[in-house]
Amino acid sequence: MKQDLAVKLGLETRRLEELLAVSSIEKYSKNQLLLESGTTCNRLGYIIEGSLRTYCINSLGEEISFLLQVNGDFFGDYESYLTGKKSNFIIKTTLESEVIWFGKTELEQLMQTDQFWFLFSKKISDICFLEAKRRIEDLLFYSPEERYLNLLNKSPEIIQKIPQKFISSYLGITSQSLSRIRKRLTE
Amino acid sequence: MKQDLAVKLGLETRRLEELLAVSSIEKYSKNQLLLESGTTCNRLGYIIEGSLRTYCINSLGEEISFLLQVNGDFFGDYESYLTGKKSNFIIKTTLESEVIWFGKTELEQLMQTDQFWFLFSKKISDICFLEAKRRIEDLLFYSPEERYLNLLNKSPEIIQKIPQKFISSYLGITSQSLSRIRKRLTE
DNA sequence: CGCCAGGTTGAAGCGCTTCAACGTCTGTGG
DNA sequence: CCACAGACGTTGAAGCGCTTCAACCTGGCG
Repeated sequence: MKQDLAVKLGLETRRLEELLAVSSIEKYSKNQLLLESGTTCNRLGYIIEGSLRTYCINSLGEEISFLLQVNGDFFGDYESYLTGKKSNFIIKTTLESEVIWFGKTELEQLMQTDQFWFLFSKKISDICFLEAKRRIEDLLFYSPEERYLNLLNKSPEIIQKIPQKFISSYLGITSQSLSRIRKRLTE
Repeated sequence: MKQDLAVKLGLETRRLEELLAVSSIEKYSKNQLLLESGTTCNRLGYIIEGSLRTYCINSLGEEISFLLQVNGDFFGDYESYLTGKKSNFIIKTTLESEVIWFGKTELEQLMQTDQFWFLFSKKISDICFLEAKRRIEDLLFYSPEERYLNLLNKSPEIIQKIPQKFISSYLGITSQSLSRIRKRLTE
């Protein structure tokens, strides 16, 4: 699991140890709150095991999934983290989960010690951008049905671990529509 | 115009001069090609005056606008720039335009000289991420009609400078639908 | 003048939404 | 241990908005 993280971030063993020395590992049960709306997100997380959703509440009081994440994914409201502004998002586990937390203060101290960690923090920004870009392309270029197939193809794990009602709003449709799309595809 | 750029990027006069010393300013006429599909994007641009669109061709041969930009915006296929991979996008002016180009080689040389330019390049990544995030929120949370109103509100300049047929695919709809939405809104 | 690209309008169709009812499963208390 | 409540998903029916295809208008330009 540490190895996964090292590969993902391109870290040598020494660097990984350095990072983990200022990080903390936590376990959570199902449906626990990891980020509360209205607070500033001052840490980033990495999912060792489990799954979670990042969502917000729209003007009609509906929960809209912004991100769905599983093993090996990074999470957090990166906008709030960067700008220091209060987050509009809520992050909750959808299964029992174990995560590593990287505090902003600690990461910034690391950056002071070695330029390596500067490059590292830029790499995180770049990854966030590239993921956001994929999401735009998905929403802009594909129909709801195609988006569901794309998700199934990219991450069957998400379909496994996260209830359908959270997946539907991630795809930008209602849960009834997703139910019908699934039915249509199996016929 | 230099002042706009300095403010946008948070640069002091000295830093701005340093940057401009390794940049180039170019003028383009309407409908000129700034980035060709299948090539690597090895520079980033800033629009002094004019407008342009970043688009790609889908499997049906249709042009889909990914970005529409005007005065004071940055452009380029940032994914291709970061990864060095060939771009799937095409960038063309929609009006006579004047832009500043920042070459990747030159920016990387600047970064070698001073840590300031490291921070600067991370800031660009962060800006790209934040813009991408807004776009996702727009596509995910709003209807086509609301997205048009959001665009009208955020950037009437885009509506002025860019033909409707390019705006419609940016909003994720057909040009006929956009025509009807506009009609509906004036009634 | 006449052509052509860009935009508008009409009619039909399709897919997603909405509202409502009904299964199905799970966990909990009597 | 069973009965029931509540959450989740499915299905039906009606409606609405966007798409598609086609015709037509308009303004700019050779």
